[in-house]
Amino acid sequence: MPSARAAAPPEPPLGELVMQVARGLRRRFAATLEPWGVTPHESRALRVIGEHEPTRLGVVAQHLRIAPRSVTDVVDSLEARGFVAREPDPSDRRATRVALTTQGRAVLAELDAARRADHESYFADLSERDRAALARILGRLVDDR
Amino acid sequence: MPSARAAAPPEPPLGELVMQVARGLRRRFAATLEPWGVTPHESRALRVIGEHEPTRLGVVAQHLRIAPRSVTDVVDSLEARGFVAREPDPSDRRATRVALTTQGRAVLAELDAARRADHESYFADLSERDRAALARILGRLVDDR
DNA sequence: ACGTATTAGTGAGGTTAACTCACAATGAGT
DNA sequence: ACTCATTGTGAGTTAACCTCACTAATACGT
Repeated sequence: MPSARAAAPPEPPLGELVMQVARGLRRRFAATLEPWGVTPHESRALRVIGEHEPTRLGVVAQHLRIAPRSVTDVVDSLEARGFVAREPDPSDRRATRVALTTQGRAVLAELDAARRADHESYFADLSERDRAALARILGRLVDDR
Repeated sequence: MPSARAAAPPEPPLGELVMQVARGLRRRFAATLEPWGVTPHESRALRVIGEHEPTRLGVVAQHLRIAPRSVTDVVDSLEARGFVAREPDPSDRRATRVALTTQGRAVLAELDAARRADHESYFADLSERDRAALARILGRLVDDR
């Protein structure tokens, strides 16, 4: 970088921006979920399970992009609350499947609604077009890695 | 949009996307920084300090959007590595200022370069226009809250 | 000038969401 | 039949936050 850097063009680091927004989201998201006694992490897991149930823990790990061991923990707490249930995988006795309970299904629906409203307000200042652009761009990033 | 929702375009939840990207970033970022023995958190703090030095811990907290107490920790570890130094604030004997050391300045420059390269590759699939749009949109979100 | 409230930073201790490593039970391939 | 891989979990660790309580210092009202 020989010269041309003097004026220090803002060059806002994309990654930092993402992290900052993520932190803001995490915070208000947690607040929104509080009435249900569910953390954002748990809500994410619940949603993944809802989309794939009944499914193996390992599959949940892949979708959440976390280590298999970490799924054990989050499923533990969801099961303790009665939102999901473990059951042996009939086709492989090593494996365990998780599925939503009736209560879990109900909670998931409520959380979905709450989340939608929450995002609505968080991203409210953005134009419809910006929101679409954001979804499209981030979606591409997520798909790839 | 009164109707037109029937076909249920997945409507990928923006917040979740942000979180997912953030997690991906955190991971590869940590890997990139490993050679320096610096965590992403520390690198962020180092950068904030670099931008405002010499500055009070409380100010750093505001910029990092974390609790003042948490700044103590991260400054502790940066100071232990010799990247920053605490000094009494001459205008208020309650306060402490932090500033980069020579070594800290050097490391910060290296990290900046590494980060830039890392983002370059993470966001490489995006067009120049998409990157600009992403920066603009996220920037608006960050400014507001 | 004096007493009270406020502010800056930190010690102590807790929480969350991740991680690795080791292991038992099971399944799959030769 | 033996070896090797895979599934989930116990045990223990880490990073990055948090709150609460405290000290030292400043600012403010009378």
